[in-house]
Amino acid sequence: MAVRAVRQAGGRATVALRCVVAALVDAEGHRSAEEIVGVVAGEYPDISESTVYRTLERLEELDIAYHVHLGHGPSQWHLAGWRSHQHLICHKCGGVIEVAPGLFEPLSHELETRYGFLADVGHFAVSGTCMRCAAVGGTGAHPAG
Amino acid sequence: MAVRAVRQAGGRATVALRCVVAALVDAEGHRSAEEIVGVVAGEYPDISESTVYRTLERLEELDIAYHVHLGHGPSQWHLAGWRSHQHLICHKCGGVIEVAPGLFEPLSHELETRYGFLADVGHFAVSGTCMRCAAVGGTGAHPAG
DNA sequence: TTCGATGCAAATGTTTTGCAGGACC
DNA sequence: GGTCCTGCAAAACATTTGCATCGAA
Repeated sequence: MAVRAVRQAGGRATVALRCVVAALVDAEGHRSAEEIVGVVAGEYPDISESTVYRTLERLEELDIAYHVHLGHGPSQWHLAGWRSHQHLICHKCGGVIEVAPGLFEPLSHELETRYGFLADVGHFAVSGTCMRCAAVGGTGAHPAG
Repeated sequence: MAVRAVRQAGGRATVALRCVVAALVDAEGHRSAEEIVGVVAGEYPDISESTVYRTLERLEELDIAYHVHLGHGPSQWHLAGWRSHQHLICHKCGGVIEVAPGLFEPLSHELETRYGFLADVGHFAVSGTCMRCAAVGGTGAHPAG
């Protein structure tokens, strides 16, 4: 359990920490820090915004939680187990498509082979135009240059 | 020239617009909005921050300039012609590696075939650990899940 | 008992907006 | 001359920080 890992690392299993972890477990996917603040505040109104941010930071250092950038909005947080997928985000409708991680493996492998770069391909979403929006309003894709 | 395209679209070729375009041309790559504000202010101190932001937005609508997200900082702007490369950003040292766009083509093709998604792979950088940082401090790569 | 964690409030940094006036075509 | 663009200032938004206090181990 996450709480145990925190204690093993010399951290303290406070109410706030349990609350944030619970909010992430409950999310079954990703949630923005703002949403987590809201969920936590629903149960414990005394837990402040800054504590939630500091707790998330703490969890990330311990590899218990991560954040990803899905678009121009706030970053999204999730537990480590939920990392095994990538996101496509449509810049027209804002829709998010989750894709299997296997699709990105050839790219990761190429980047490692050619540049020695260990890619964390899920950290940023791939921007573009989804099928529906492409059908409606032209390609919407940016020209190559 | 960019100014002509603006006029053709019914826009006006103001001093501010010329200045912002010049700053982008001069950049020979990408520059943050903040930097552009600084460059423009160096020549025309009267041109305000908000005008620069509004001008960049205008240029993006006309497909003259684009912005990309290289990391957690502010977005980076460049002229359309500079789009033909992708970025790898090291989350340890913050270094940026530019890679040829060809590497991403198989992925783009797969996304289009399988999901009908027209990817704009350059809009977000690929996060990860560069060779040097990996050699120094372990992998640094996030576990798959 | 100690040092990490917290609450509050204020600051941060980037970007957006309202509105009245000015400039471009 | 119409309306698109601009300057100023203030707001919006997500996140961070300082500092005194509290509490888990």
